[in-house]
Amino acid sequence: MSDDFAFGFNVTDDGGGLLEGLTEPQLEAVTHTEGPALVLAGPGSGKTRVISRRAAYLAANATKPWNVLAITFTNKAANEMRERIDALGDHRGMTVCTFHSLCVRILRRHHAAANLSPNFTIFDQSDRRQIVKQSIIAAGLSTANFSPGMVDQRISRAKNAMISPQAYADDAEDFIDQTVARVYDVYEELLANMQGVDFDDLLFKAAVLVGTNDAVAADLRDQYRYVLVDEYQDTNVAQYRIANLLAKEHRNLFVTGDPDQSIYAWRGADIQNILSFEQDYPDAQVVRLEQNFRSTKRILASADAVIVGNMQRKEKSLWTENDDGPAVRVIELEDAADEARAVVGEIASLSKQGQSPGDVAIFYRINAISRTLEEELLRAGVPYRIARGTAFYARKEIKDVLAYLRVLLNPADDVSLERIINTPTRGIGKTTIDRLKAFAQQQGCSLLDAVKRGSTDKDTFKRASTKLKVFVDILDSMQSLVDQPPQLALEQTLLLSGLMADLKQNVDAEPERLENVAELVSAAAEYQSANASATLVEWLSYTSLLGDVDMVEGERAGVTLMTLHAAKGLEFPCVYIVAAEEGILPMTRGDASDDLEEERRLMFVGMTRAKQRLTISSAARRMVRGAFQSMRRSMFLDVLPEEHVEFIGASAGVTRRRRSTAGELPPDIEQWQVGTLVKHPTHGLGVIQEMFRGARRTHVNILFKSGHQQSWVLEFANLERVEFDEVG
DNA sequence: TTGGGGGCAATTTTT
DNA sequence: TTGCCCCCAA
Repeated sequence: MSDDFAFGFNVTDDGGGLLEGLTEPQLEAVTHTEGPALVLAGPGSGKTRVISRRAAYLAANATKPWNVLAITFTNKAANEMRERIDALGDHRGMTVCTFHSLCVRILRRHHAAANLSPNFTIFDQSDRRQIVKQSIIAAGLSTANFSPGMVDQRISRAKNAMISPQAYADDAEDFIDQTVARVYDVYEELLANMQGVDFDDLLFKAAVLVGTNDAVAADLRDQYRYVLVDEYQDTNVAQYRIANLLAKEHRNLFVTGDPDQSIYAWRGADIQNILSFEQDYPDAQVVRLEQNFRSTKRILASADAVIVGNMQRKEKSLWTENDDGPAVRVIELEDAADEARAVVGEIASLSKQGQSPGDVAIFYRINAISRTLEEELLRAGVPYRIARGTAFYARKEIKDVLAYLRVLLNPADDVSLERIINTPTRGIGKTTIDRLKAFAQQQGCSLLDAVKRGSTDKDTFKRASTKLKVFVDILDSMQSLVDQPPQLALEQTLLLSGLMADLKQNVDAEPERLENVAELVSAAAEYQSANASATLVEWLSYTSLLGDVDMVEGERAGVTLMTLHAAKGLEFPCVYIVAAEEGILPMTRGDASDDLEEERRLMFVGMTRAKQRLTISSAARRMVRGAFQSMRRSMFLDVLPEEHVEFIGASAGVTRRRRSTAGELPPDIEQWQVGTLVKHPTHGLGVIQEMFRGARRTHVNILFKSGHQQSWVLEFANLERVEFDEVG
């Protein structure tokens, strides 16, 4: 394709095939060059294609590749985008990366300005949890009263929102938040002492740096003249800040996303970022990609019927030229075991008829649901795989070797040191470590310094000091590795640390550990061959930001089981969504964390993964936390369009009756307004708080007498108007 | 120091 | 019901 350039055509007209086969709106997006743009891309609307072609188009017609920055959320998305862009021509120098890796680059390049050492450590989730735990204890609290998980989550949320410990303390209203503020403060101090950052810090610190340091900002703006952000609906405060700061001078901010697929609010993503893009940039070009190339008409209509129930959205009219396809099916079963039998039985019989299990996916809201399904799949002999990240880089044997390298590069990294000090076992026990820690704390030095001191202090440490000496000698012997290329450094570390010997000794019991380590070595080799001048620090950063081993693409051997969250971005010919029950999907806990609109989006994401066949199931009884509980089918099932859906099982008749009146405006629509009293069959009396008449739907937000508040589409809400005097 | 057992909590998890 | 964490015993 890139050969076309050689003919000397006016590239704007031809673009080397860049503009071929695009629909009108796609073309509009691809050829956008200067100024802000918002691409609202419905599911299956060819977004990735648009983004990669637009990046290539930019490089060909507006600027140089190295002035283009494309930011994604996942490594997978970044890799995919890079591949697609590379397929469109030579675009060396273009930056295609995740938010986090962008921030690592920024922070390493400007480490002094960011007040970080050049070899700062990036702590992962589990390191971080350890440090939070330490912080709780250091703040004089008990981890029994303040669970590391809860505290961790709050600190993470604060960082995502760019709230400093000081600001957190100032805003803390209740006792819990005041306490979390103290821990947060200690936690930050620990990180700083260790020259470490967590994932959230990468974003937070980079955002602060670019926002406050004009020289750094100028440098970055000069390089990244065109900024593209994918999945903009998932940006949190820090990411939003970074994207907008980078684009501040040239204003070439091109964002793509879909508010209806925003499912990470609980991680700090703010759907308002995309909803208010046009307020941020009144001159923004807005393109809607509404044609779906993935699903059947009936699947699309069903998914649309669910999502129109939301108020927080940009209205889109999804359409497709695809066939009607078979009816979407809703199956109601007695219990979870029945559900598993029904779903798996069907998959088994379909696979006898030639349907490949690899074409089938089962989605659920929570991982716990997968167990029953797995058992049944096993029993039926249907091959399957669970897409749950037992992250490669989170494995013990992997973390162990990497921890050695981290300590070599950053001697202040106490967390990694503690991990390796007795790995493999060399007789340094908890007592000794505790003493070392106390000593370090008292002296205000690093743990490694304490270890070094201890190794020469026979009086205080007695026998332990000999063992510490052995460990210190090992580290010393490894010191020169920091300047070696990653693969060599890694191999030497495995040998010198004794890890290799240890793994080999246990090879019979745990052969996969050795294999994993071997895989790590080849990963390092691969990295090296792709980046000739790669340093150890760079490789370590890179590995820190990798989650799961990227799933091997291509042939899907068996049925895929995954959560609805994990399903985003994927597609399957045949999709089952199970456990569509109130409390599970939508997930409710009855507290402030409940977010019905997000649950609805999650359902929407799940449904729109299906290309041909979509089946949704619910059970009347389900074992929840060891006890049977009776379940009510999901409210999302009640709004599905009858003409496209086949209801199978218990309440099929009920559904039909209910549905017959829904979907139409109440005849006295003029009488409905803010303040109108209403009655709902399950929630009882309420009053309309907000009302919004859209082009096709009327949205209302209702506060019920019970205190429950919820948004509905009036046409589907099954609400009744109540006269004031009837209430009495 | 390592392990086993009791106690307790229990969504989703791009990096 | 399961799985993780912590404490205690050998």
